[in-house]
Amino acid sequence: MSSLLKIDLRQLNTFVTVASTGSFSRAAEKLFTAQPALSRQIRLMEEALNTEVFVRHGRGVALTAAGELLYEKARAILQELERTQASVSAIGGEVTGQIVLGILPTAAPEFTGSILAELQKRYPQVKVAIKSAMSGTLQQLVTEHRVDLAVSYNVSSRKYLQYTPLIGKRR
Amino acid sequence: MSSLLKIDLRQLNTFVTVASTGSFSRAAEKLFTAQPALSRQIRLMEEALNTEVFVRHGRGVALTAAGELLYEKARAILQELERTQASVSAIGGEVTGQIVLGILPTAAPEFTGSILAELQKRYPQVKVAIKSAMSGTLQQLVTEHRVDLAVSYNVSSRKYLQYTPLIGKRR
DNA sequence: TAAAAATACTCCATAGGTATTTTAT
DNA sequence: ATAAAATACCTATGGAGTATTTTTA
Repeated sequence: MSSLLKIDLRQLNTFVTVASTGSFSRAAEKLFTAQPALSRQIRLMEEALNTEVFVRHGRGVALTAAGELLYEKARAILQELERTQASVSAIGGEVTGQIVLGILPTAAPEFTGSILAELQKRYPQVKVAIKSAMSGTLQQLVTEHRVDLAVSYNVSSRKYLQYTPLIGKRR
Repeated sequence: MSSLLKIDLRQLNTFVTVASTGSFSRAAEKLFTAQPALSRQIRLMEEALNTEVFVRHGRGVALTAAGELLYEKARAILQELERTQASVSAIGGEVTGQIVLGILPTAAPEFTGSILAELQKRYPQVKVAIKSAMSGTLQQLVTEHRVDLAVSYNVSSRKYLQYTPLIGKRR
């Protein structure tokens, strides 16, 4: 995908505002900016598109045929982008994803019971899979990224793994 | 329409390229730019959205859940925008619109004949309406913008009209 | 003649580039 | 140990603002 983007979103937004107000000056007020800035933006956009989108007529502006088309499309694109931003931010605010948790067979009942239920209640977007195995195997699985984290005995303290003591002396 | 645009198109385009290549470095090559520039763009976008879109893992990057969503939407938006640009430029290249032409009843046959036909052949997008009236009336209609231009006798040389002699002495 | 847009010009913010450090496998 | 991303710093482009001129109804 080559970037043949001739216009940017500020230009597009400015264009829509000028078109809907019918005037650079009124659009400038709405956008809390100076009128020459908008003139410049639209001129640059018109040069980029090699197309005039407004007819200037001294008491404001009117859309050309090309401008009419751009107006319809631009509004839809801006709206879609705003919706997308909102959706993405919404997901980002939540905790989501899949976790594969390794645990010892002897510890399994604790997790499959209330702990996992509480986690699911708090973070419904998180999917947790349980892998039950012995300590050495679990640490190997974590190393291979087949398991995300494991609760195990500190068997061999592998070099590239990170350990957090849960019982016994805390650091 | 308030401008709640948190991201710009360069960021969006960079994001799509990084996501599709799975790497800032490879994306930098594709986009003919330096890798730190892309890191910066994506960081700014993530801050604007308050959402991480990539998980950095030292041998490239992977999309987060939010990133996956953004990727789908961003591609559609960029594609739509490119199509729009093309359409608008296409219209801009042509001569289009409606013209209301005022002419004298005595001159009408000339225009309704071959001249108008030739015009329509050359600029099929232009719609021409004919208003037939006497010189004084025509000039009044032009003043009121009910007619775009008129061929008439130079009756009164109204102040705010522009005249171009067609016969007699040229300026 | 009275608005609205365009132009000229200056200043500053920000984006990009180079060099380097940090991170993760 | 190596490849990739992040950071630091500098420079330069370009966008915004003020003042002014030009346009047009």
